[in-house]
Amino acid sequence: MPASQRRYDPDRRARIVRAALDVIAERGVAETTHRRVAAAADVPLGSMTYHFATLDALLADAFSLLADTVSARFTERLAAAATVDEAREAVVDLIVDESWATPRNMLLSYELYAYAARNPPLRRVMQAWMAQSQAALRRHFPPDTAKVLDAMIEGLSIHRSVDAEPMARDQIRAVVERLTADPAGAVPGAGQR
Amino acid sequence: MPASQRRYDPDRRARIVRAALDVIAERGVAETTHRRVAAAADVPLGSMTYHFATLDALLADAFSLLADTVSARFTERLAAAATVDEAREAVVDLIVDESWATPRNMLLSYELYAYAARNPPLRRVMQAWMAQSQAALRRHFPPDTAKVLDAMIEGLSIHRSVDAEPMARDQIRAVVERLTADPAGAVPGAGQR
DNA sequence: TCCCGATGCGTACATATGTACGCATCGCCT
DNA sequence: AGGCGATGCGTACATATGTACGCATCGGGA
Repeated sequence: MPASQRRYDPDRRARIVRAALDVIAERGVAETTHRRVAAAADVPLGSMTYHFATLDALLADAFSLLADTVSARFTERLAAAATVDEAREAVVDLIVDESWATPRNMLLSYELYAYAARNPPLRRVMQAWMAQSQAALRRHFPPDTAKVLDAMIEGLSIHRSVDAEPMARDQIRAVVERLTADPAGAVPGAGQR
Repeated sequence: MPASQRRYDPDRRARIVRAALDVIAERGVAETTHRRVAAAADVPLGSMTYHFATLDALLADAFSLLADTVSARFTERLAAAATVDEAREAVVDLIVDESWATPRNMLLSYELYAYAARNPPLRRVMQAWMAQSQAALRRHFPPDTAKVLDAMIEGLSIHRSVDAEPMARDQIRAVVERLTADPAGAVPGAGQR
């Protein structure tokens, strides 16, 4: 009787990738090792090198999964908005709501930023992520505004995760309104000079 | 004749800390080791454990130095502004100019974010950094605006460092003006509704 | 049904790493 | 002037890590 059964385990590969994200979230890239991920995914060490040529390859897959997942959620939330006002509210939600700017997601994003800064393929993943976000915003706002909003979401989310006393929802809504108000519309020439 | 002279080397400790930042910038926290920092600072390995109880202690000192340095520069640039218009221009500079949002600084910031997320003392360092930035902004803008501006600087800087085609200076100035325009002041009722 | 390639599993091994330690040497305080 | 504590320096060592490898086993296509 063998100490451990051989398992039939399709989608083991996917499970390893998810486990990698867990380990990164809990320990950081610096302490993410084959053995820790293997333990988290409940697979033997040998399985790591079988499914992934190198540790960096695994990290790349993990971060790509992160980008896809979070990006999809972002797009979904914005697609649910029918009017511009609803879109504005969606943006506020994305910043304030606990469902997107999760501590875990913020943490993973930081790790990704640091990692991608030195890794061209991952850099492209980040760029694609940004492009996707802006595309989602462009469904409701003009291109320039979309870019600005995207950056604002980024900045406010980060500060929210660090600041001891984060801004109130109302303040954030006010900011979003300021950034999305149509300058050419209501009062021509007002904001200029 | 000994292979290497014993050196008189005050401020060796400070040099090690600076070298640590160099290594982090070049290799990332994940690949920052005693030996690499020692080589970068041109000191023997034994010197590391003499000056720093642990590798984490060294990293903490390095990141604190980063925060102090960058924060001072930020404050300095803003203090140079005499009028609100000049302050606005300073903010634009901080985002666009190559002197603050250096690739190196951005990179180091990412590493810090990731590291601080799991390290309470460093977290406090980050909070102090943020507080300092906002205090500098409050010299020219009301508190709420200062917070928003700070977040906007963060977001735009990051996106600038990732985006293949970053926003033009004029666009950024327009954003800053939008965020800092006094709604109650110049053109009553203009920006509302 | 059969078999072969894909997948599972354990282990080995060279290397890099954090940290401790012992001794040498010199600046600085009295 | 003297000595002592701080600082410099080399090295040792246990451990963790990335990766390779060999064999076992099973599922699914021919």
